[in-house]
Amino acid sequence: MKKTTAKALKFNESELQVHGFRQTRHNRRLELVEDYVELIADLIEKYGEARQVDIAKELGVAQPTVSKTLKRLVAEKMIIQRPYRGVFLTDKGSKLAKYCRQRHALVETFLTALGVPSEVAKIDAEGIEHHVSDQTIFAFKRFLKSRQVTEIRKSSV
Amino acid sequence: MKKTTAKALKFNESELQVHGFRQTRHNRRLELVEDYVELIADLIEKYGEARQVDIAKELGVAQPTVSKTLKRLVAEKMIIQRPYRGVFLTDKGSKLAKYCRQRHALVETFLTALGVPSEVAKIDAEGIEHHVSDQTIFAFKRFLKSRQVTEIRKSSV
DNA sequence: TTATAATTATAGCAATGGCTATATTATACG
DNA sequence: CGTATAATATAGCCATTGCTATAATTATAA
Repeated sequence: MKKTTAKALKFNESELQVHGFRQTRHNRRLELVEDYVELIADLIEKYGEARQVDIAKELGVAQPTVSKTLKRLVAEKMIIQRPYRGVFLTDKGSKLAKYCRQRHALVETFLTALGVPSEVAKIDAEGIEHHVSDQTIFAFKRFLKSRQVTEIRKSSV
Repeated sequence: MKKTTAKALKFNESELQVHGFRQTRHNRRLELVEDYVELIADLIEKYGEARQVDIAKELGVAQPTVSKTLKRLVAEKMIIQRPYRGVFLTDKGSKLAKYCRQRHALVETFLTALGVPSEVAKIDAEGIEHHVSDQTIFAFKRFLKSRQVTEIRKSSV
């Protein structure tokens, strides 16, 4: 590459790419928060509360790691900690959890419908969910709907 | 949750979940390496070489950040640095890049075929690509193939 | 050939997300 | 009503991925 190469890069073209990487980095920073609120919602639903030890076990990390991350979630007003009574979601946290769980379920359902074995779909959905835009979600839903129609047609023949 | 709750958690059920989170954390650690080798391959293809400044511009990060990451890639034997001449992929790096680019392209193609607007598909694919297993890739391919058949049938009517 | 410009490296800072080991505190049970 | 146990917090470590500012080195062009 000659001296002029840096300037020669067509930024009209590559700006989208930069944007893609930035968006992805941004998503990556949200992943952990999303995983936590989602899991906390699950635990509260199942057991009535979410304790650090259980969060740690589910995530496969050590309890002090959870302790530290929960502080961040408190700072971000996602949760409230009641000493020795577990953590609870704020309105903000609840909303995020609801959104994440729906999106997660949809991605998993979509992958399964596409023929991915359910256990693999579970794992992949865990990673993918944080990176699908609303528009992709919309496309997934449309696909599922069209499949449903196909299924109905088939069964009514 | 009562005293016994931690033990009450059914580990047969949650082990899969733990595995999912672990797998995802593992994937997250590979993301950066994959992004780099993929981008380096692209730059070499386009310009004959990949320099730090260009990598930095494309990724939207500062050059010292790239400098530091490249050291890691050298340690992992993914690239070779030729002083003031840019970086080049080793065999290992080339293989990874090839795999990533194929997977990336497939994800993007898949999303587009599903009706996701191309610019959104580009961005989403950037995030999703690192989290799709071979089995999901396989399902994506199958979908594309079936669509092709449909297209052909339609056009031949 | 030497000065300038481009390229890369380094220093030093901050935030994040892990870990182990070890306090501390609340709850529950005897 | 104390005390053992469970739950949480803290201390202190490390690696990673960012950043800015600045130094050092190489290439290129005058």
